[in-house]
Amino acid sequence: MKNTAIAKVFSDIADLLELKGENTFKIRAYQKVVRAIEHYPKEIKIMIEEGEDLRNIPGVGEAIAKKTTELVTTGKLGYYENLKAEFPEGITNLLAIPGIGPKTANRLSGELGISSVDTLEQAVKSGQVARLFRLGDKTADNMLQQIQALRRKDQRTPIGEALPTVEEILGALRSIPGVRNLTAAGSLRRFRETLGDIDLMGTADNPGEVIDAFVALPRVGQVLARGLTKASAIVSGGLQVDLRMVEHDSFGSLLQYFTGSKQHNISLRERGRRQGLKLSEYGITTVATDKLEKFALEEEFYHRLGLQYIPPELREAQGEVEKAEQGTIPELVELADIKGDLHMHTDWSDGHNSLEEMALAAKELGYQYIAITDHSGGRGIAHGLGAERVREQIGEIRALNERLSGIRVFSGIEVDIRADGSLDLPHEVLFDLDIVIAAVHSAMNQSEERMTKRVLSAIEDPDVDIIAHPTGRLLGEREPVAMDLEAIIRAAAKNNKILEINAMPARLDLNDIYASRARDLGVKLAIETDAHSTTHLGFMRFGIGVARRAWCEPKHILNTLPLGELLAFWERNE
DNA sequence: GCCGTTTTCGGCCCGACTGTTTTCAGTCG
Repeated sequence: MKNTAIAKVFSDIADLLELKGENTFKIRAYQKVVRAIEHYPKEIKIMIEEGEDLRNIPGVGEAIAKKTTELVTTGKLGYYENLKAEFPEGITNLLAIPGIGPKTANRLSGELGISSVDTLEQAVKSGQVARLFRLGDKTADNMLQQIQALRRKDQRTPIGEALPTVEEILGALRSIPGVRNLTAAGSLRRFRETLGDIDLMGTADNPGEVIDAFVALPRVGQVLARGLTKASAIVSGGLQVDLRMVEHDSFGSLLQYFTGSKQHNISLRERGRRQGLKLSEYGITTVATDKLEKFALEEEFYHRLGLQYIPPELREAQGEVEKAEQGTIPELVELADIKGDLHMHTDWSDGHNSLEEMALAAKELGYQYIAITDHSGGRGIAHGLGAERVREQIGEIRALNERLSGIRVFSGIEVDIRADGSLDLPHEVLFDLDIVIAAVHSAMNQSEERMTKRVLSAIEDPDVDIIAHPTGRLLGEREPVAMDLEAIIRAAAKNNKILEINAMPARLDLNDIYASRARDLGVKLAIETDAHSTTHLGFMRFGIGVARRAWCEPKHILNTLPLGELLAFWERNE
């Protein structure tokens, strides 16, 4: 049982306890543990197998540890089953409708016998809901709106789709005279891989003008709300963007508040409370004197609490507050640390640019090296290269290196891991290449056991250096393949193999959680764009975002090494 | 149900909005 499945059970329990009207602090304990488990880098199943104390997970105490063990070892949880039996099936679906909380859901169920979204819709339309005490026409009408919104609501937007649009909007608004600050907050700033809506925040001498300019942008479609300091609109692509203009002197605490995460802010406030401080979006109030301090800079807000500044990507309540207290927040990897890109395609296979064009574009980015890793072609995928053309390309790259200065081009391949775990090119060919990246591109529906064995055999193959996009997922399109990633990561550690953080916005694979686990186990990671054109080389920053969320420093990332050290690293690894 | 730089018991984040009310409950982020 995966951590996400365990988290789902506890999330359900929290909902049911809410309906039951249980102690709110007990409910909060369950809600808190859901977030902790979702983000926890180690599989709980493994922890149990190894006899590790589950109470090492923040928010897990004796009771939840016991329940988790029962759930994982037997596949069932008696407490959960009993709780479910107390309520009509499906009633928790009502809680998914914004505006309906436990009290309302209970009354809808108790007084009208409603336990599904569909029956609720009928009851609203027939006027039954509006006649309930303390509900009314407006409340009922809101429910209907929310039900309809929920039905047409798309999934969360991948960050790769949202970021360019947001940057365009920010760029346009920053050019307005009098604008002093303007930045994205929320999950975009924390670099989550998918986003609900977008929060922008700024300060300006003339906030009204900025609001006016925002709603008039060509990208902006339907305007949902528009006030003196706040506007809400739908931009092209269907994304909701909120712009909030605030006072200069409290920008820091407001940005901190709106960046979240919610759980991170709760951790900070709990800590503040112990120090006799009350934290809010307006600043920090000393409880004893009721004096409010405002913060123009976010850094000052953290420092006032006796904490190191915490980068937004780490604000997920995963121990970052304690680390900041001790002054041990790591220096996270940055785009400027990247010295090269080791996974890209050219027009020899399915890329759009030539060898030379890719090399020159990389040089332009300030890189010291790249690896050309076109597809192998045994199965005919993507005009892949057979043995003959690989040798031909090695020759071309040798000639290119003689012609170019300031960038070193490695010959490589993205070799297919066949369904049986064998590689698509023979050892004699792979041996002659500088770098071999192995990846699964076919038979993605294999059983977890077969898929795991298949990838393990590639990891154990001495010719292979890197495993590319290990889970094969495509955000919003294809689920990760069934595979025992813990075993993969351990095998990579044992065999000194590198795992890729694929920076293509649709992939981001490994994701932050598995990348973090790999880092924990001492596996080196490579952030690679998998570029199929020169412009794709710019995807690097998305991989950086994932690596930062995984608490990676430059030393954890292979391609932060300068050319000389990279060569020495390969040498040692041969 | 969790947790501890006052505590192993007694606390537990903070503020705003909405709709329905005449002072507030429920919900949200």
